[in-house]
Amino acid sequence: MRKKTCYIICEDNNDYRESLMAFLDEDDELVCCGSFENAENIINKINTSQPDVVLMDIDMPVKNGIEALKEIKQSLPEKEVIMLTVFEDRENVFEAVCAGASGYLLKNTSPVIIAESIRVVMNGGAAMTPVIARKALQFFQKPLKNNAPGLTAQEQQVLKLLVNGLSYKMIAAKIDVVIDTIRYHIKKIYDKLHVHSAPEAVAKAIRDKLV
Amino acid sequence: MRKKTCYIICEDNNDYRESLMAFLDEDDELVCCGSFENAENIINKINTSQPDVVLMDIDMPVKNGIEALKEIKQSLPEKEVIMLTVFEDRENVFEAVCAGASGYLLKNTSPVIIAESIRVVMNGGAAMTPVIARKALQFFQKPLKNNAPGLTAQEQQVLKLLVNGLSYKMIAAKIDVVIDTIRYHIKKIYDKLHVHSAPEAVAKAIRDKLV
DNA sequence: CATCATACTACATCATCATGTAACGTTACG
DNA sequence: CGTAACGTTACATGATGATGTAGTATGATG
Repeated sequence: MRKKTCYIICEDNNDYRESLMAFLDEDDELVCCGSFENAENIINKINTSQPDVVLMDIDMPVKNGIEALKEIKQSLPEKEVIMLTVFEDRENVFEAVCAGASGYLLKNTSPVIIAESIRVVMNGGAAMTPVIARKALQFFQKPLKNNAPGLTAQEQQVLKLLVNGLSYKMIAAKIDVVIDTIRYHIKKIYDKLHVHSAPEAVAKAIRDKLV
Repeated sequence: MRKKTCYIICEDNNDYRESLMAFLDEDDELVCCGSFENAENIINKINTSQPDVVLMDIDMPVKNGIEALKEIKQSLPEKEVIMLTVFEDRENVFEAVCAGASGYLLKNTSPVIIAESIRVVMNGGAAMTPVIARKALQFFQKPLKNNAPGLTAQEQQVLKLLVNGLSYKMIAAKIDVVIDTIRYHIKKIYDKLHVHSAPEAVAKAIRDKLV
């Protein structure tokens, strides 16, 4: 017989937790090895219950579910975590995905789908509803040509080289002009980016994907 | 009666294209308004056929499907594009998702799922298999605590402030030490990051997620 | 044609940075 | 208890950066 998949659930709503567990217990591939109403000392909880998958609520007393997720991925990165929450805002989805959640489901998701999602995650997939998936993907659909500050071609080139760590002198040599020309461009760049130093400019360029 | 969803398909394999169309035509919510064996002049094709959704192969003669996707998102960002391909490598998935694909399916996907995926996309969702979704998500799961260079707590603090654009003087004021102390820390940081200037350090810190 | 934006060069000046050397205190460790 | 790692301050010096002013040239725009 196939080895069962063990899961734990962290969820402060007793009714929801109990009813979900009751349903999942009907599935003969799944077995609950822990049920908690908060995520305190989540690492200890996992070490004692040894689950394959963690179902994690977000809004819980004492310890936020995303914080718990981060702790898990810090200490036990191989554990799969599926967020199970009422939130579907970009912030929470983004946080959870960045922190390494393998799934993100809403609580109104059918228990059938939740069971299926656990299987999906165990098979190396990610489990989320299409709408959540869309939100997740939107985060790294680069607004790529974010040339809002209206940098000219030369300025972009100079900024790029600056970001790559080149000094004025090196940039000048690279694009074959005098160093004063680089000063000129850099000043213009600073004005447009509203900064006053190279580190600021570099940080802004990278973060705003200007290069 | 509900308005039908119009789609076009760009796919160089005639057999696959024809058989998929034949199946999708059975679905009374879907109607094919264009069928092409390459993605040349994709904008023109779309303007004349006016689809809601584009099914796009990647490996096609003349014009790569991802290039076509980029053109579509550039000119007609509201059109939904679902990639339909044999490739499931990180590169292609990443490229497609970044370029704004609303879905990414493998050609061995059941036609039933493909039809369902079109509906999903029309309802504001993203359509992909769990395994593809996982690959997509992995791209922006930050390896967050990348403190490989072994920076001390103070050094991390100083680096963070430097990245935020503060001058030595400002950093010194912020953590209430003399400017020479900042010089000392910065030097250490440069040594550990193997850089020799603030812009380099900032770029490295952000890219390697040291802060 | 006049004007504007862009690009390049030059010169000047003060501020800031990069680097080295050196000394002192604290905490942790074998 | 000596040593090592870390944090702190100090001093010095040459290099680089930040900012301003100013002149020239070119292509585009109206």
